[in-house]
Amino acid sequence: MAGFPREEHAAAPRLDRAEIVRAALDLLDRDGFDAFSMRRLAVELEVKSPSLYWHVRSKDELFDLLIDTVIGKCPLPAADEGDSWQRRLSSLGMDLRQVLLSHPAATRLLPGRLPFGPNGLRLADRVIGLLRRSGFDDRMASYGYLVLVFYVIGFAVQEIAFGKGAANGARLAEVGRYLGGLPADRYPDLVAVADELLAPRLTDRFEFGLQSLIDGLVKTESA
Amino acid sequence: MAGFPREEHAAAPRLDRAEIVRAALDLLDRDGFDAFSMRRLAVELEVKSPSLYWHVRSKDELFDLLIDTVIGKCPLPAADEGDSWQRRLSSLGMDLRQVLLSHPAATRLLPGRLPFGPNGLRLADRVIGLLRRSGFDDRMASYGYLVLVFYVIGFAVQEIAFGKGAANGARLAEVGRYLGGLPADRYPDLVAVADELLAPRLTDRFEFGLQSLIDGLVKTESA
DNA sequence: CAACCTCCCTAGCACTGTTAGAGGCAATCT
DNA sequence: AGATTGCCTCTAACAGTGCTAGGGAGGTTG
Repeated sequence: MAGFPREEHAAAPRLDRAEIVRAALDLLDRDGFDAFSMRRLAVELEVKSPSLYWHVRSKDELFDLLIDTVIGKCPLPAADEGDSWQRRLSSLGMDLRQVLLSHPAATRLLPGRLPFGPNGLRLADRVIGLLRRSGFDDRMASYGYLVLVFYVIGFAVQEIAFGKGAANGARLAEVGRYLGGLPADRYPDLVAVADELLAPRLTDRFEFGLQSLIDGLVKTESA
Repeated sequence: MAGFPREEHAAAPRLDRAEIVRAALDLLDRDGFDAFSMRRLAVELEVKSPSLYWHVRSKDELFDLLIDTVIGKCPLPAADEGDSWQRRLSSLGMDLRQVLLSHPAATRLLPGRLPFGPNGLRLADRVIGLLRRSGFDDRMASYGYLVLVFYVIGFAVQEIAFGKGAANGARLAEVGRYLGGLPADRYPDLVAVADELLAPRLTDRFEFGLQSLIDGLVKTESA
């Protein structure tokens, strides 16, 4: 009341690249991929949409920033702890999947892009370094990194399509009903295992594949 | 000249669901994902865009049809030939990848969707049947199918982002330049193996992962 | 004081997916 | 023969999109 114009709106909450990214991620998480637009984002930030373009070159660039931000939330593998490289790689895979699943709408932006923002590069560097320091040569280190990350990302993206990730149980149930109602004469084997297929065991499946890939790397060690 | 209105334009080349899908796929293959729109597609078909909506409920439904059409081009695994199930599964994986890579723009539609159109279901049925008839129980059969297909699709999608698939060498070269110009002090291990990473050996990497997954299935056999 | 830089604004372009509703055209019914 | 029906394409339009041009307020610097 004393008329201090200080805190009122002195340090005007000016827009900011980081602030935009934060709000965009919130909006995606809350309202989903289809509801996202630059204009809506502007409303969220109490700003008119063209202002965004001062801080961000384009929607596409913003999307790049978003996925790198999400990837940045994935804990990096410990540089050199007691654990074997197998275990560290396995943990990384599960962590990365978990991070992606916690931002399903943002993860949907990933296909078509490469996870090569600053955070993505740092992750790549760490994984490759881990493998090299565990005795793999350059070729196998790059194989390991690429196959592993491609697998994790690819799996997570499709899990999300399945309805996993958000409060998206509705989607999952819908898929279940769809698969359950298929004609058994046309898809006999599929229908026979339908229960297994849509069981909420995607995590098991993911880890099974992840372990197989790591075992594949192990095998090249002895060769 | 004899005034037969028959072949002139009697059986007017009316629009058709299949025709629309065909043209859409052509348009995607030729001009890429970003250039696609219902209006452009209409131009391609020498029709006004609202006409499309008589045959197709929405762009989204059309996209579903497109990916199922692409998947339909993948040869199904032989029902029961001399080959081992490992080899048949491996062939399927490579075939499916090849089909996806040959329609990169359409493949970009896949994330966010499930490959459960008629063709996708038939593929699932065959793969699951193959595994069951090779001695796997329902649970492992569904594991095998899902992990394998998720892997193939995920890998292909990201390969396409890398620039593979189309006459997209430009994109690939750009990625190469980007990775080559990274600061070695910040990403030492990455830069060290950069040559390996962007080498056009994605096929090797893919097959390495594919084989690892199949080996993982083999291991559960003896257990 | 003037010049600048930063940053948000209004206005608007070219485009999108999609719908409402009119109308042409062939086959069918009366 | 004429009327009716259903199929299919059209024109017109709506609400929304990403993005740009260019103006102008407010602080910082010469």
